[in-house]
Formats: sequence, C-alpha cells, structure tokens
Amino acid sequence: MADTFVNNPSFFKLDATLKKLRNYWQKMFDSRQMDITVDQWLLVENLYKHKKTTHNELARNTSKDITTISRIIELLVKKGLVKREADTYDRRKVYLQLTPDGTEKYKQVKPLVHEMRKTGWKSLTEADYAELTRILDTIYNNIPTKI
Amino acid sequence: MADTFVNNPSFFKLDATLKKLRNYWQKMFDSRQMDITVDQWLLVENLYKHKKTTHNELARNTSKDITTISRIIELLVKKGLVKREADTYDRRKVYLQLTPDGTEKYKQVKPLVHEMRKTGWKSLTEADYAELTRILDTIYNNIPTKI
DNA sequence: GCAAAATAGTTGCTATAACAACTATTGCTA
DNA sequence: TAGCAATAGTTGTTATAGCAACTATTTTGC
Repeated sequence: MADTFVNNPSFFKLDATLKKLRNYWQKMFDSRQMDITVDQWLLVENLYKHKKTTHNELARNTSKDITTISRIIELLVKKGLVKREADTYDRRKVYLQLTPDGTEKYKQVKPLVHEMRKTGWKSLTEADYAELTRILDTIYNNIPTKI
Repeated sequence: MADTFVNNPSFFKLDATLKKLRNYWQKMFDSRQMDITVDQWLLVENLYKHKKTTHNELARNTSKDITTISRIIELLVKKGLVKREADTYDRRKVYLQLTPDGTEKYKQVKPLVHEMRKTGWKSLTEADYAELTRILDTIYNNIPTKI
C-alpha cells in the first residue's frame, strides 16, 4: 500500500464533515425553535420506529454507549417526550416509548431533517451513496472490536 | 432524487464509523501506555508539523472550536508536552510549540498511528480513498456555513 | 438449591464540543 | 485622538462520550 493514504488524514476528514453536519443540524433546530439536540433527535427517531425498546437495544441501534443513552433518556423524560415502563417479568428491564408529545415532536422535526438530508446530498448520486456506504462499512469492519 | 438515500442514515453511519475508529485508537494508546487522548494526539501532530502556531491557527487546522483548543492545550501544557510563548509585538497572541518532551511523544506515538491507519484501510484501494475524499468534500461544501 | 456469573441500568469522573459572555489588546474611523 | 470595532484568548454552562464502579435483579453451573 502506498503511503499516499496511510499518511492521509481520513480520520480528520470524517471528523470535520460530521462536525459541520452536526452544527448545521443543531443551528437549524435552534432557528426553528425545535427545542431538541441532534442526539436527542436520533433517539426520538429510533423510538418512533421501534415503538417500545430498552436502553440496551437503543444503545445498539444508535451506536451509543449505554451510559450516554441513560443520560439522554433522562433529559427526554424531563421534557415529557419519553416515558419509562418497567417490565413485569424481568424487573431489571425498563421499556422506553414516546409519549404523545414525543410522537408530536417527531412529526414536527421530521420534515426539517428530510430537507437537511437533501441539502447534504445535493449534487451526489445514489451510486455515490452506495460507494460511501461500502467504504465506511469496510473501514468499520477492518477495525478490531477487541484489541 | 429518490428517497433511497434521503431517508438513509448517512449521519448515523459517519458517526458510528468515527466512534469506532476513535475508540480503537484510544484503546491502542491506552494499551501501549501512551498516556494521551486521540484529540490531544491530533494537536501534537499538528504542532509537530507547524512548529510554531497560535490557538486560532490550530483551531482552523484541526476543525476544532477555539475554546476546545484552549482546554486541550491547557492539558498538554500540564503534561509538559507544549509550551506557550507570548508574542512580543501583539500581546494578545500566544504562540504554541512542542517542548522536547512533546517532540519525543510525537516520535513515540507516530508509528502506532501509522499502523492503525493501515489497519483501517486494509483491503481498500487508493481509488477508494479518492472516492471517500470526493464524497465527504462534496457533503462538506453542500452544507451552508451560515444559515 | 445456592453461590457465582451474567445482565440491566445508574452514578462518578474526565474529556471533547459549542455557545455566550468575559478580559485584554490592537486597529479603524469620524 | 477618542471611541468603537475587531481580534486573541479564557471561563461558565450544558450536552455527548466512555470507562469504572456501583446496585439490583436474573441466569447458570456445580
């Protein structure tokens, strides 16, 4: 393998792109008074799709640490967007689901997210999307999970 | 544009890939007792390349907020890897540069970083790297800086 | 059946991210 | 040249990220 890309800062480029995306999303949320953060949105979106799930599943689905999930959910519960419900049979488990306000929030934010995704992908094709997916998946799978 | 990728979670995939990379790097740093974080490393690497620079330049070069730079530099100064030096003519400016220990740290960590970059790119080609760069740059430039 | 291991989740701590507000200094302009 | 704007950097606050240690349950293995 040539040094060309071993020395090249792909980590930096990923980080810079993601940060710009995240800031753009957050500023759009703020300017429309959505009263939500980007990561809170990602959890709401996931809860909308899965209806009823646990901290653990949510962590797996969102690639977030379970402690991070625990804290974001705490904020969403305080905002009245999510409710917790203990499992009857396994008392360690807590099911999470959107409240009616949470569902309302999802429907309110969704179109804006759709627009922002279009903005980000402007001038790119479906083939580009497939390429990006392939490359990122390859990198993901190249990285050892245990070292 | 078809909905295929407007609905597709590219944000999520970028985030997941970057997080896995970051965790892998950090665990490798920890297992080799490098006593440094990933972002501290990015600043050390940058200071090695630019020899003498300011908070502001470092922020631009690393895509980090200047407040974040200020705090990471504080940690690096405490570790003895970086020293601050006031500009003689413009007393607002502070120049940053690696100490001998900082240069030593760079040389110690660099080969490991090189190895990890090879690991991440295993089974990918230079054409893949060019594609990733092109797509990420396009997304980056698609995002409005001011909203 | 009981002790140990595994699972589910929370809390403490440190680091990074970003906005707002702040000090200090320098440059600009009426 | 006085006052205001711009620049360089720091500090306060809130949020996300992840490790370690913790409680509380449930499952496993002898």
